Amino acid sequence: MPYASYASMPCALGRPAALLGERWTLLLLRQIFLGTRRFEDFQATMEISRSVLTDRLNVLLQEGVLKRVPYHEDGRTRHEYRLTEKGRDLYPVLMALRTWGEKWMAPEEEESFHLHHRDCGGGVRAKVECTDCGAELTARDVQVTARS
Amino acid sequence: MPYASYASMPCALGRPAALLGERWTLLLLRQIFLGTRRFEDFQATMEISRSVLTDRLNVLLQEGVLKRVPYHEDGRTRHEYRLTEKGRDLYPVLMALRTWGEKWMAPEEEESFHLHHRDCGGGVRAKVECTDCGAELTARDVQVTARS
DNA sequence: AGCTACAGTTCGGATTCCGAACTCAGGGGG
DNA sequence: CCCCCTGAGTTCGGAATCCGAACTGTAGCT
Repeated sequence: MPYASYASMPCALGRPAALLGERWTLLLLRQIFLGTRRFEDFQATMEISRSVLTDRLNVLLQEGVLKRVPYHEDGRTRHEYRLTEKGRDLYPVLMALRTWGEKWMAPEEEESFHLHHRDCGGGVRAKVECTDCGAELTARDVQVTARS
Repeated sequence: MPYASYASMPCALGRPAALLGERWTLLLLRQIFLGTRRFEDFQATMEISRSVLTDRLNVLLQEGVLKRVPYHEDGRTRHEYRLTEKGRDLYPVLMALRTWGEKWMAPEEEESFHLHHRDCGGGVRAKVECTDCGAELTARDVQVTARS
C-alpha cells in the first residue's frame, strides 16, 4: 500500500491530502456541494466510470464524509448520498481551491456558476488567519516547528 | 483524455480540483511548503516512484506553480524546485486541508510539526468569508447561481 | 581515469481505470 | 402472473498508470 499508507501518517495535512488527493475525489466533492446526490446523476455529470464512482463513494462513506439517506420517489424507497457534518466542514477546502482558481486559472469564457453571500450579496473567498490576533496570514508569516 | 479534460472545464473550482486532485500532487505540495526543494529529497521523504515524481513536477512547472532555480553547492550548478507566486498562493488550500485534518482526522499520536504566527505565536486556521461584509461563511450561507 | 552524487530515463510487471455489458430489486402495466 | 423499466451497482477484458530497479548522463573531486 504505497500511496494509501499516507492515510496513517502523523500529519494533519498529509492525511487529508492523501484522502482528497485521489483521482476524482475533489471533483466528486465539488459536484456534491453543487447539489448532486444520486449515483446516476454523478455518472451523468462527470465522465467517471461506474466502478470507480462506486469505489470513491464508498471511501467517502467509510471516512464519514458522506452518508446514505433513504428517500422516496414514486412511492419507491431509494437512497442518496449527502454530506455529513464532517463533509460540510470541507467547504473551506473547496472555496480555497475556487479562490485560487479565480485568480490564477481564469479562462476567457463564462464561469458555470456564481456564489454570493445570501445576506448581503457579497462575494466569497477563503483566507488563512491567526487564531489569536486575527491577522490574515501567508506562508511567510507562519513558523513551522518540527516535532521535538 | 477523460480526467484531464476537466482542466478545461468552465469552472473556477473544477480546474484546480482536476489539477491538484491527481495522485501525489497534494502531498508533493505539502512537502514543498515544508521546505523540500530537490528531486532526491522528494524521493527520500515520499515513497513515490521516480518517474511519477518527474511527471508531477513537470505538470506543476507547466502550470506555473513551480519554477526551476539554479543554485550552487560545492561549486557545482544544480537547480531546485521553488514555488512561484502562483504556487505560494496555494497556501490557503493546504491550510484548509490542515484545519480540517486537525478537527476530523486527528490521531492519538503526536503531529509531525506545528504552525504558529511568527508575530504573536497564535495558531493558524483557514476560513471562508464574505468579501463585502466580512462575515464568516459556511456552505449554507452561500447562494449558488447557475450561469444564465 | 576512476569514483561519487544528483537528476533524471527506461522498462517489465503490478495496479488502477475505462467502457460496455450484465445483475438485481422494486414497481407498473397488461 | 409475466414483462418491461429504472436506479444502483457489479463484472470483466483491454487500456492507461504506477512501481521498483536498473541504467544513463553530467560534473566535480582525488
